[in-house]
Amino acid sequence: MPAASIRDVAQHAGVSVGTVSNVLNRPDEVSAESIARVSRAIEELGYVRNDAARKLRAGVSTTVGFVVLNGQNPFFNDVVRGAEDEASRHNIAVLYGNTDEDVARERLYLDLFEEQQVRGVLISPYGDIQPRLERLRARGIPAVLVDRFGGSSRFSSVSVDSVAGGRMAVEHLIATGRRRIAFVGGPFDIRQVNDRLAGARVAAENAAVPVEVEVVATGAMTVDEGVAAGARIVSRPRGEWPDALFAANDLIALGLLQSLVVGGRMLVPDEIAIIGFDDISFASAAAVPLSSMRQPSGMIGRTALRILLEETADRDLIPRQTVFLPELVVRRSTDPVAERRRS
Amino acid sequence: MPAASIRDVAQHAGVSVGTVSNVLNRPDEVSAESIARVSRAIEELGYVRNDAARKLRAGVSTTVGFVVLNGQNPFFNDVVRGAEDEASRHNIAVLYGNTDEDVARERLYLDLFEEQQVRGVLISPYGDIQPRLERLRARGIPAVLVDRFGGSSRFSSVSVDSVAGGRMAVEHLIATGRRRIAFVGGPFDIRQVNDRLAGARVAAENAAVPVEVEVVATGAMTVDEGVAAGARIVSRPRGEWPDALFAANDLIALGLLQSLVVGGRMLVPDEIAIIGFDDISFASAAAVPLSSMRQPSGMIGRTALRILLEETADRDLIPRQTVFLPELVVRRSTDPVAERRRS
DNA sequence: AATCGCTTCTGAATCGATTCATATCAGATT
DNA sequence: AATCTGATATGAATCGATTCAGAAGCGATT
Repeated sequence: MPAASIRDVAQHAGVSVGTVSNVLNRPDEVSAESIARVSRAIEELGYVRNDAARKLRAGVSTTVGFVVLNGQNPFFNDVVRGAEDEASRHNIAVLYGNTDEDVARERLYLDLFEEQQVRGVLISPYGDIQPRLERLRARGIPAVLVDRFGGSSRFSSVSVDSVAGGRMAVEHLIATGRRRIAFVGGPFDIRQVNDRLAGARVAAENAAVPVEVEVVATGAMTVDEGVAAGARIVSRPRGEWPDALFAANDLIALGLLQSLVVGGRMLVPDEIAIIGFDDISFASAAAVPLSSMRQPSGMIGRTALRILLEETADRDLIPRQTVFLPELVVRRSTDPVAERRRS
Repeated sequence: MPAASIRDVAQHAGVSVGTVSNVLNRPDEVSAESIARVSRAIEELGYVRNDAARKLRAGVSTTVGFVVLNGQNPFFNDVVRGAEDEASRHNIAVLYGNTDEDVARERLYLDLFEEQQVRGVLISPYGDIQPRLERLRARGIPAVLVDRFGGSSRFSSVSVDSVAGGRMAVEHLIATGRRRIAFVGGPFDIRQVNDRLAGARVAAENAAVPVEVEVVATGAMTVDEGVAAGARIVSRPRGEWPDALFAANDLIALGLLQSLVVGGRMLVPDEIAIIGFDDISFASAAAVPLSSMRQPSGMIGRTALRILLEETADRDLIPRQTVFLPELVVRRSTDPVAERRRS
């Protein structure tokens, strides 16, 4: 028994296929009588719209694609969650693709999405995909860049002001009495890393007191690299320790925290303060809850999806660059008396 | 300029549409000459197959749906990653839906997937969806249960033996000299929680030495609940502390760890050992790296997807229940001399 | 020369929902 | 009574890829 089609429904309800379609898509142009009969027929036959046929004829899609840079990072998961949330509100499903910073996979997913004729694409780009996105646009598939400032490109974007975040983080460290600050992060060809460090330097220069900022470079933004960097720091003679660490993201910060439990003594926050970036959920879950610069990750995803939908509705909207400001979240890793409850 | 269709390609290459289709789908029945010409035409026109038309006529889909119970838990993320990985190898995209333990959302996604006529559905079920899945199957859409033993149901499943895991965890605690063990977890209507506790009790009863197992119940499997449970434990008079905690999952374990930093002293592992379950990546990233029962999360996803594809290929395969055995991962939280490098 | 077998190609029919030009009809207006 | 109006309903044409019955081409066999 093949699934019921619109024709079966029409026959069962004693109306034409056109009327069934109208009940489904523009019920206000149809009599209450027809609506009732058709609805009952749909119920009785267990009819479900065939989306392929609908998409083919009407050209509208009920899926969007989301190409994510790094599915490991909880930050991106939260962004996806936000987008998915908003999408489900519009009865739209999210096709999810993880590139793991691999150009080939990035291309694969864009191909797949193009075949699917998705409604639009959200992407945290890795390689140079400008031309690819242009082509999608030419086919009527808009794209919105996520976690990447669109700048002069002709695409909308949703991102966070990393320079401001870096500044705020270090201002907080200074305000809580720290003077010898190490920025831990890398590599520096990642835009965000550079920006966060730049912000940190601005804060140090503008401070009313002398503040040192040194850089401890890491090879990646991972927990492992954080552990290694932390080990290097505590192996110095005690007098040369910084009194605060600003990590380029929370993963690094968690790694640092691990290295700062020495001989059963937790050095954080009394000897050394730590602040991270992103405010992933595990920041508050750490043994010493981590202060962090919160990125509104869910909001980023939700906003990106909303912009995408607007652009599909109105084909030639002017691209918009949405930039959020991160928010300082103070926990015990920088403030011994921070409330003990989770925030 | 609308996107090129197969007709345009045929015309451009000077062959019929049937031939173009054959080049795309069964190139061995077509002359090398034709393949070359058609390929060139495709290249020149930038032709991309319209998946909606293909799906409509041929009835084959290139997407599978994955309905996830709890997108917050990194365990599920890893499972999705595994499935996605395997899918991309077959040029299949994954439609991702997160239910957050909400029956309405679960239904929403199943509806959406049915409209999409996905190739199949992976689902970590929440509500009672047996009938829903039966109906999908009647329409030719198979389903595979993830992280849930299928048992007598007529669906394949991929899960992990939680009883064995609980047993192995507690055997390890006993072997490392612990005798007063608290199981921390809940609620007990979650199958996994029950099983893990049952396994723990088996280990205690079979031990050569007397071992106590007490239960510290939590309201959910979250970090917060872990923190609260930990606080309750350390507020007891010192003599009544357990010497080991077995947490029902790593989130709870991380919460416990947080409560066991008292006055700058880290009680783990010297006073109290902790072992969790799942081995999420943040287990090894914790301030004191957590021992845990590793679930082969990526493998679970990959296997589930593979079974799903097999079932779509051969409509009436007998359902298979695949059960993995978890693996003990020893880190510092139960073993002070565990290697300091991450594992 | 006729027939057969094989490979390769052709193009009309098809999938199911949407769309739109056209038809129907009750009631209002002249 | 004739005409018009607005609200509804109809059903054939359409979207683009696939499929399949049949045609065409060609060398081998009788």
